[in-house]
Amino acid sequence: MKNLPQISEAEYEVMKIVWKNAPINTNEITGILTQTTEWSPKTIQTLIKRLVNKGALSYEKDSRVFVYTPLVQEEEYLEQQSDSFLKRYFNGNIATMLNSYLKNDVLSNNEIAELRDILNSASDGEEK
Amino acid sequence: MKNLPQISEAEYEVMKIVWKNAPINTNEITGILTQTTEWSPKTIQTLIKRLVNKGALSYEKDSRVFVYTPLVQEEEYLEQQSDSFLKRYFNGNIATMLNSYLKNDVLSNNEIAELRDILNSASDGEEK
DNA sequence: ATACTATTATTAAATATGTAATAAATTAAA
DNA sequence: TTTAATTTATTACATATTTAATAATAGTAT
Repeated sequence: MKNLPQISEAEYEVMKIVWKNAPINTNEITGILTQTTEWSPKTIQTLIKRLVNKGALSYEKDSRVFVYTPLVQEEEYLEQQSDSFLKRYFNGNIATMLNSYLKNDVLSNNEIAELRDILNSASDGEEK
Repeated sequence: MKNLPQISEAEYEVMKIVWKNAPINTNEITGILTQTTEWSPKTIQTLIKRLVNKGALSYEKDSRVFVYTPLVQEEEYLEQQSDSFLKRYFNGNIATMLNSYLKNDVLSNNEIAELRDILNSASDGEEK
């Protein structure tokens, strides 16, 4: 597995915008994020720049404007985060994790049923 | 829900030791962690101190030695972390999260079966 | 009672993060 | 072509984290 750059919480918000809208330029990113956050455009530009430095984003110039594309894919980033979360907090044991969510009572009956369905169609081999 | 102190990754390693062994003193904590990590005792003592400052640990003196007890409970900390992980990365949707784990192919057939069992006994009401 | 030493407290310095402000540069307009 | 405006680059500063080193203190042994 690749070594993904470390992406901070604020930077992750930027990544989400780029993943969803790439190719996307600075103005478009700041346009979206100034509406969903309290960040100033300057702050957002700093975050974008850091992501470029970290190798999470690449850009090409469209005249004066930079247009960004992700270098880190959302899927692989999510996978890495999920993996490390599971390891860190549940020793890598998914059953322990699920039990914890159940115990915390954050899951509605609907959600539980939904999980059942998912697992039932996640054919683990032959038997149905 | 209470407002838990922010516990860093390194600090969390200390918390795990205390959760498992409390009441436990500085020497015992450093004894364990110098074996499982590369940290110097000084570093570990710094981490312990920060956890006290943050209100994650309390201590009482046994002559010259400090004996620690957690002020933050493991369960509530885990719950908080699980909650925020689910929100941040899967929009709070547990089915999305499970699908992601399945897609990543990190789950063995055994684990999948285990999850089924858990959900089946997690009676979500009346029907069995 | 005093010195030693084990333990705790304070200080340190580098990197990361949050949150910008100011400076530089380049393109578009006059 | 010079200027103005837009966009990017550099600098800033506070807090958090990692990873200790050094200083102070208080029990313990002599």
